[in-house]
Amino acid sequence: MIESQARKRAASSTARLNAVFAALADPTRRAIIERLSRGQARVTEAAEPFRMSLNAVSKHIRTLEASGMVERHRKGRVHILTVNLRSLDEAVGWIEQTRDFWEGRLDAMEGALRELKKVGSSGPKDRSHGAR
Amino acid sequence: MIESQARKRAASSTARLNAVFAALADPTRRAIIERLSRGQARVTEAAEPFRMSLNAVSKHIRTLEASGMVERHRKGRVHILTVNLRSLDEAVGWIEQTRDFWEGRLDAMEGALRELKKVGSSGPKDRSHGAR
DNA sequence: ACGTTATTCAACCTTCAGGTTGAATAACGT
DNA sequence: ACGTTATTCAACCTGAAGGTTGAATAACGT
Repeated sequence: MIESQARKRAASSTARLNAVFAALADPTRRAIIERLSRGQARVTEAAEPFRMSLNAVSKHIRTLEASGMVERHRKGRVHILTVNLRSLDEAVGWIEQTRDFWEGRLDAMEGALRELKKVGSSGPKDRSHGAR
Repeated sequence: MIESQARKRAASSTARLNAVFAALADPTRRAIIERLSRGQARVTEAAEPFRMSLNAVSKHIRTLEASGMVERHRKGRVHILTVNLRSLDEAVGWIEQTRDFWEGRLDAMEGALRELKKVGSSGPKDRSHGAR
């Protein structure tokens, strides 16, 4: 193997964005992220909602792990999964950067944020956020 | 067979998210979006920065169009492309929804937004936005 | 009318993503 | 020591993604 050749699969910003967005493009993986964002789980638990095989979910988790969005801690034979939502910053950053951020939408967002803060952590899941 | 399975290819929220995130997962397509976010362009112009064939770019544009992020207006033989950044709302919405949105980051974001508003449309392109 | 320009269509190739099944590994409870 | 549980590894299949080339379509300038 060519040793110095920077073939490192390591994280150029581009590669990270590719991985994060690709990971998010699959609904199963998004569901896993949602699940984990409500609290850690082990592989079997994360797989439970789905009709597909455990193996398939295991692969999805691997993908998520590679993207940096999910972290794994072995505890005996059990693998504990946690979500690293910080890894989404870069993705959101890219979007915001290319957005029409300079066309009066700042006010709208700020308003929305203030609303959200009032609601607090009660039952957000439902707000429409301006989608469509 | 479960008939109510809503096989319509039409825009369920899930399908739209799939399409948008998948579209963003490709660096060429992101570059096209960046380009268009700075102003409309026609296909040839959008393709110009890349080493790949025009056909390949044409396909990418089709993908972006299918995701709703790019719109096309024929003007004679020229196709004018514009970006619809509004279509990103849903994607950002999903991310924010699953994020550690309830862990004190609202204040940070709100603060950042206020900063950005002060700067206005002067020379943004460079801000770091918290990515990494 | 003609050649040129802008763009897509069509066929094809190769690589990768997502799924399956079956076996392997490794830690657990008893 | 044993069978059970948690998870991955390996091989395989299918289809789609991303690229190519070559031809088709359609509007343009002259």
